Amino acid sequence: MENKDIAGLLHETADLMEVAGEDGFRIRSYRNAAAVIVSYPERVADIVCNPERKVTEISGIGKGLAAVLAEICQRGSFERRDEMLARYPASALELLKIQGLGPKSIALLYEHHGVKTVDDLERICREHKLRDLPRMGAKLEEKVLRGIEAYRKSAGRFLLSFGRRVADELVAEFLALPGIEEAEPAGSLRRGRETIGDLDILVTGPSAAGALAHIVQHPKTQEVLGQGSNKASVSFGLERLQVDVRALPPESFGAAMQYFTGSKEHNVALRTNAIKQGLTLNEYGLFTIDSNERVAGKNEVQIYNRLGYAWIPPELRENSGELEAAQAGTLPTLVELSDMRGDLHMHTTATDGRATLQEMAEAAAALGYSYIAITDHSKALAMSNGLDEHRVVAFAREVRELKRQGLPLRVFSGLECDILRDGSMDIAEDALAELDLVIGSVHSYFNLEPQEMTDRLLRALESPTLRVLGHGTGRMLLQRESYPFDFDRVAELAARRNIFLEINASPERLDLPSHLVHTAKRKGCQFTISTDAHRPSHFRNMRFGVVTARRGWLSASDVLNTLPLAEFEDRLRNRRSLVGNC
DNA sequence: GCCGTTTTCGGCCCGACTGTTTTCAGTCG
Repeated sequence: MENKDIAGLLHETADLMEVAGEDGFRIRSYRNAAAVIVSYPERVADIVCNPERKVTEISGIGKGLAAVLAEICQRGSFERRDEMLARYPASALELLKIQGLGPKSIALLYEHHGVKTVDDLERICREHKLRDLPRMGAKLEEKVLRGIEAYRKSAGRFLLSFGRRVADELVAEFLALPGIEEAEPAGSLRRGRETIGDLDILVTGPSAAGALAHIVQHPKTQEVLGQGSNKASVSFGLERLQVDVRALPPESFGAAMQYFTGSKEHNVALRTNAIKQGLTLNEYGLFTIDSNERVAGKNEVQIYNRLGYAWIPPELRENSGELEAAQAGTLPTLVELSDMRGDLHMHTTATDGRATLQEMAEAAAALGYSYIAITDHSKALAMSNGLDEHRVVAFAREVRELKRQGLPLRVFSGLECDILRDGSMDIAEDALAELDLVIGSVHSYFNLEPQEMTDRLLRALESPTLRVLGHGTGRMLLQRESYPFDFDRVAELAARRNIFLEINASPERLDLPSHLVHTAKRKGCQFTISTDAHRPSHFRNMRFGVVTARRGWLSASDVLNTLPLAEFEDRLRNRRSLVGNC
């Protein structure tokens, strides 16, 4: 069993224990162990099985959890989990995902009304039975119904990062099979959409059909939804992601990649244009209508070029102007992961991060970065031990002194400062002025009226020290919608004041959303792309931020942290435009 | 549950909001 799976069992049990009202500290131990295990560099199952090793050598695992891990590795579950599942249905876990409802309410609803599923819950709310329970009323019924609606909207979709992980795993397996020459994910994953509904993988080679047999027999395949000679469709993994694998002849591979990458709107526009030129485009190739002669198909470049377009990067294929630009030769050169020179948003053990400044610096240097900014939380986020003025000033001084001691890369002092309800900064301006980089972020009062939220953000942008607006919409993918505000006005002011808009690369956020990135770029805004890393492994999420930037039509010149160190530093000191033409 | 120790038990990030009550439990971050 992989670390991720073990962690999943611990998390799930912790959730059920919460519903059961068990001791909060014990639950925390389970969650903590899950977090440690999921990012542990070795397979924990191997340590458990090795008589010469002790799993208690992992911090956070004591005698109790060591026994739990041994049981998990032996039989795939453990006693307390079985006990919990006998007491509450597994479907109750789904209810925890609904905003406004916590473990106590779920336990009450189950005991009084037998609520096991989201459908049950909806019925109870509509029948006004929720208000019968202690401390619950009409307003909560409404809130829960809104929560259910938001949950349903996101159900059946998966984070891009999850899809990417599954795709990388399967593509590597396919390429290791004999007689397979190419294997690539298509669909919304290839376009870099923030969430995906399913996963399409295209394979080609003399034994491409071997990939179909492989996926059907895969140990993680839960159910075979369909299988033919060219396509297999399965429900994959505990998450039951639908994976479609298509085997193609080499001469059609490019056409199929084009066809299955979409988007649908992009393809419709492209095919319409093909017809005007006497051509027809399908997943097998580009053909003349008259004589059904294949004129392209082996690769995408041929197809686009034959139709009079420059090749269009998948991230832009949404029929939002990319075809016209490709025809006119005005497509932007999109930013690449390799353009990134630093990461400007991260946390350390000073607040809620899991690694020290030194550890983060070393990990960033190992990725080839030239600089980072450490941006811990400010005091309004009491839960994370946020910095107050005194600690901010001390931290700025500490970093200035560090500069002189050979760190593996340049470290800038920063802060992710809370934007308070009225738009003022959580930390006094004279303390903020000591820092190299101040990010302002909203972490509270998400449900203000749009006007009040807009005023709040506009006021924050007037701060003389603020340089970056962090995760601008506050959304959490598949969990929470962005807060409502007038984005255009905020972007216009940010552009005027040369305040960078962050593209937060955390896979749960991807905030700003790409369509707002595009809007903001057209208003003259400049950007940063940062991971909001809470541990070194999070640095790898930069790829998702870059993909989001690409979907927003950004070039390297639009992004502050593509600059070499000297220019970056100069830009930090002098508040002026990034490329001079904005 | 784990950890650390003033070694075997006490502490473990906690403040603010919401909706319900009428002093606070539950939820969120």
